[in-house]
Amino acid sequence: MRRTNIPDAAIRRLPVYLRVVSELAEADVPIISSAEMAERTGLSPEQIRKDLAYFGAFGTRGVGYDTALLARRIARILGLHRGVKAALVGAGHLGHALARYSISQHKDIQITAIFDTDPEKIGTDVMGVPIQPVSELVETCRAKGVKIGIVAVPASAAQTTAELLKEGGVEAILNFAPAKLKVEDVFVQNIDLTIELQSLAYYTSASEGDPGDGQ
Amino acid sequence: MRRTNIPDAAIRRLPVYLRVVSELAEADVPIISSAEMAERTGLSPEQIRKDLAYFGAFGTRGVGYDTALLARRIARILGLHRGVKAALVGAGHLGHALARYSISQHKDIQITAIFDTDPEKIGTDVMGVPIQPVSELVETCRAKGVKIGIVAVPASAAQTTAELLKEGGVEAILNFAPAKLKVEDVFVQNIDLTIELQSLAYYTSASEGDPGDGQ
DNA sequence: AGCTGTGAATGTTTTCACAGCT
DNA sequence: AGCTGTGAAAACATTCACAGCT
Repeated sequence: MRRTNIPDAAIRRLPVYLRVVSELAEADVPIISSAEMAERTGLSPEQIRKDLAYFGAFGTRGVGYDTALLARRIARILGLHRGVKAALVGAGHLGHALARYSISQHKDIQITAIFDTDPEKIGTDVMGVPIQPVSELVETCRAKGVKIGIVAVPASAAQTTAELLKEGGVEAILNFAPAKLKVEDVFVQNIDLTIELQSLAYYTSASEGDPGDGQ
Repeated sequence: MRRTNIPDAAIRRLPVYLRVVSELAEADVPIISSAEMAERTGLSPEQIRKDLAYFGAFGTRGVGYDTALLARRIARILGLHRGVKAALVGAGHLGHALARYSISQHKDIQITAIFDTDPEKIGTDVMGVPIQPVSELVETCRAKGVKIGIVAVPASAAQTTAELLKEGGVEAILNFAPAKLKVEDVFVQNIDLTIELQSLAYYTSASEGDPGDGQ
């Protein structure tokens, strides 16, 4: 359905715009120009206008964008107006932190279930959301209509976890495990701390001195 | 120095290749073809060959790539052979989890300092790395030669933190705070959980039903 | 006068296709 | 025979420049 001619890169910028206009609407600033949004996001005004124009003409020429209206429109484009349900798998240190953050911040994306294999953890909860055994994953996700899965398990368990999530009806996965997930018809986004840190190293003077020779 | 014609996207894939060939070298698999690497990474063989070719001819025609050699070469390109030092700012739940993970996993990128403002936390440690007050950040980073900063503070403190890191000699920042950092001559990479989750929502059926109308 | 919306131009990244070693 | 290395082509994304509303 989605697969149109809209750049993926543009989709990934929509939440940035949403944050900016939401804050402004909250602060009773009724209008913002693309130039000012550019200032606040570090992007170019043309790019912002183009991104928004993919979805329709939301602004007023000579004036700018209505912050409250634009916030509602972007939320709708992303499907956030319905309240998207997410499940976390893996309640280790990272999973725990992600869950805490996510439960407290987002109303639009709700973590409604958490799963782990550790018997010690099962029965406990994270900010009111109980930790359930992975054996209940498929059934629970189906019953609750979970659409997004967050994978924060060790690499060795990641593929199995992804397959369970798919079986549970999940359509998109945010994967923190350092492993390539192969699941058809599920959109996978990877966040890999090791990869981020290692590629950052390239941009420091640590990577200056060149080859010299093989060794 | 770095600013050549090498795609940023290629740099970000190098750590993926590094992981694959390191694992293979470890498992005493001496040679791998670009086709097999493609299989393991989900990328195309041509892209892998092209990415590697930016830095020289590492493979042998008709054969493939020597895993151990390629691992050393990539590590060298990224500057990892010298052991890059990183500092974490913000030892909240997320920062704590990141530090634990990073300290245990990486030998090549070492978290050698952690800073926080909370007096309760100062004096405690994360896996042997002491938590210091932010007032000591600049001096400590300079003294230790820290090149990478990890920002895991609230959005309101992010900009100040980034400026301190720059003053401390940091050249690249991994920013987990939902805020745009403006620091000249410092390479900034953002990881924003909210943005990732919200853009994922677009790829689920939650975002199916279209506009209908403004409201 | 001002700021959006957008075709056209430019720049960047990926894919193709094949020559070149081993 | 097989797999790398690489110009050339294609696809994709960004920036330019200006027409079009308000």
